[in-house]
Amino acid sequence: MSTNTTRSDAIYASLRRAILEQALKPGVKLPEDSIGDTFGVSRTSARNALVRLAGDGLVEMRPNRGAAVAMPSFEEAEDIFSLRRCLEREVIERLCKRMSKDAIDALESHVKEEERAVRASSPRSIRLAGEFHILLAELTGSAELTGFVGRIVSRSSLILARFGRPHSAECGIDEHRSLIAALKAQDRTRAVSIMDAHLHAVEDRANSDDSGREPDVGAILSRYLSPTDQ
Amino acid sequence: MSTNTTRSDAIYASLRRAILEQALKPGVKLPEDSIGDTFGVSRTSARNALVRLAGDGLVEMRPNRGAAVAMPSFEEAEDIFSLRRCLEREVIERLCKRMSKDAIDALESHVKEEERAVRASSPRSIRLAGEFHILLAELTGSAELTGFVGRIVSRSSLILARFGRPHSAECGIDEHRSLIAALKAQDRTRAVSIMDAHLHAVEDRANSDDSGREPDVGAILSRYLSPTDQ
DNA sequence: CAAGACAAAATTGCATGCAGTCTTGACGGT
DNA sequence: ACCGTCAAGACTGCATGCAATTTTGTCTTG
Repeated sequence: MSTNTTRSDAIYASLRRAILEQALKPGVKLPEDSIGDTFGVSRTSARNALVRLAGDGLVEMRPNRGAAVAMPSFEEAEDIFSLRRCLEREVIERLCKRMSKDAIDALESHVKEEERAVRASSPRSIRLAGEFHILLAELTGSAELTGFVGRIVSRSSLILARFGRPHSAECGIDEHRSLIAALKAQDRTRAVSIMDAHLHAVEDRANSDDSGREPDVGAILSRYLSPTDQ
Repeated sequence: MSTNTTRSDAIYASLRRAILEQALKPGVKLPEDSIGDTFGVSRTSARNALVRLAGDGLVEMRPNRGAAVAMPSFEEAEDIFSLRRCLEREVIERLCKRMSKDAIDALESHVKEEERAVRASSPRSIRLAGEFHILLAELTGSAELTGFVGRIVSRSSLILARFGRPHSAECGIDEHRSLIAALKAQDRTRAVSIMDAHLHAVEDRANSDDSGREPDVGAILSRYLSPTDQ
């Protein structure tokens, strides 16, 4: 049995990981042949991966102008987090109805892994924090819900990469723990309110630093119009 | 100023429309070079479009086995409609908060167009019925919510194409009208309940005919194992 | 010296060719 | 007549080449 996974699959996965772990920051250009060169494949495979990432909203492709890591605007950020709260509330409410022992085990072991990554200052920690939320969605058993949560969590990561202060943990692990506790107790209202608070905390972390808040160079430089330095 | 729209964009749009209008039914194979031939382009462009449609969940691509219009299973169908109710409830609740005159005009003119298409027995009616829901999402002003609703409405259309009885209108236009009335009155609970009932009605229309309910040929033929005809 | 025109470089959009994989139908052994 | 083997066909995965478009740097001109 051979690979069953094509080369563009590999590139897609690698690029995606690199973006989610903030190794590729929003706005970074992704020319087809550089990518092809670095991965040792042709532009065709690189392009295929880019198209898929564009479908995920992780990269933006403008005709004849190339691809770049997506740069969600501040307005998009608010929009995304608003919808994310809606989706994750649905996740929590579904989970509260029936929470299996295995599910709790999976969540607790995931949090342990998060903790390990944080202690090791591994870039994996950034991605794992998002994947905690995806794991929650998976445990509902709904593939659709999982897919949507995955999409929106990815885009949230992009927002944190763009607006958040660097090297800040994405999600508070303690909040993840207390959420698990509420789920274990099947305390619906408490679980929902913890999740809401958690997501608001994540969103605030994004707003805390507006260094990259301006969408384009023109807007950034508008503050430097005068030749005098303040 | 030239087109600014590439060839694969055109193919993507055409295929998408064909699928949503049920001209291409679930399961139909989509070989790259047939598509390229019929559109007068190369496999490259056709492939690009197929990859994007796969990202939308409208076609399924299996490595080395080609692409085909997606065939959601019965379980997926339930999953999709369940999430759709969640998303559209959010749409309605957001819309009830503030409903502009222009928004109502847009909805009413859309329904009129639906009616025209139905009277003309145009295949457009199928697509327009779905686009009513997308228009509702657009009116919330949330691009993210609109994108998600668009995705899930598309997949719902696929389900109706697969399981629904042929030539049935996808959505009751009357239900669309009464929904508009409830929105105009900003009657939140009534609007939500109309939407819920409407979506259940659509879902029931899917279940009404289980001719295509079996997922694969093996399962279909399991009823024909005995050589005697009943 | 500033501003517009223009040419060269960079990069994408697309077509085509080749190799590898899967499917299907035929062939030979039992 | 049946079953396993295998070879031909169909189709995809991928690389490469070419034309078109955008960008950038240079040059001429007022």
